[in-house]
Amino acid sequence: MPELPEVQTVVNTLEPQIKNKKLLSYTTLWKRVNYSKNSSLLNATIKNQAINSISRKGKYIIIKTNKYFIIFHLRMTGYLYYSKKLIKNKYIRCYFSFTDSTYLIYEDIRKFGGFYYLKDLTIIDDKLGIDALDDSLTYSWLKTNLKNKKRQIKGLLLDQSFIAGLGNIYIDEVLWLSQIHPLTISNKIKLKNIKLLTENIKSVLYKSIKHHGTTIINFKFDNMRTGEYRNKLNVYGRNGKECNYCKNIIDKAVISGRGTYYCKTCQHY
DNA sequence: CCATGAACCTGGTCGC
DNA sequence: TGCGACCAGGTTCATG
Repeated sequence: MPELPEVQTVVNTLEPQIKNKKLLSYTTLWKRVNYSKNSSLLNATIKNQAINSISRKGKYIIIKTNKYFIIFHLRMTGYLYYSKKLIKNKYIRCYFSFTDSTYLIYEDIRKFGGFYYLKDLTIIDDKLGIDALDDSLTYSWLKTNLKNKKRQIKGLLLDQSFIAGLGNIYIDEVLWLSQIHPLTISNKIKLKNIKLLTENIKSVLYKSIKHHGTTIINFKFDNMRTGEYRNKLNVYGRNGKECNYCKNIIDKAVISGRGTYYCKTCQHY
């Protein structure tokens, strides 16, 4: 579910709740939630580690302690939250206990998400390209990097090793705003549209963060709160409805293996 | 290098 | 009410 704005919302929520807390133990109810498969190391070393910081890169949540990094990915249905009580719920896959008897709980209906428990960040640094909100993602960077590839723009933007953070919803929104058809080959995109694309990536993501992300079905943060950016969507999920700009009907097609929403009148090659 | 489809999972919705 | 088919904010792997 979560793309950059949803992940940032989770980070913003957790930061004041868990920063400086001291960990006591780790409990797993679904073993494969630990991607690095080192739960015995984790159990042996977790006690008394303090949470130093919590941040984000791409769609990863980075919890830094004084000794290790706990690097979460929520995939489609992950829900990471702080709780003063240990609730009972069949979707809880693991939880971390703090020394003050409060908890960092991870739920995940589909079991796709999980975390790495590692000494450094190389595992994600190797996978991820430039962060979508990084200041160095500029018009000239995008121009250069779109021109030297020949890939469908939708698939390219889904590729986290190119730009990290965008996902299915925001890509469709950003391409609509930038009047680019999702099948356009990257090196054919007009400079005017690359300019728009640069600006719209930033503005859509910032605006969504301001609205706590987008909840379509499962996205939740904090205490069951949902994102309100859904009301701002122009194309995602709006197939069969009128385009907010030209009033023609929004189309849906499978592109790069994902349901893709676009206006064939407003978006061209 | 690139596109595509399957796999990893569970649940909700729609049509019959 | 029941059942099957299809769909879902993601990533990774195999195949052509």
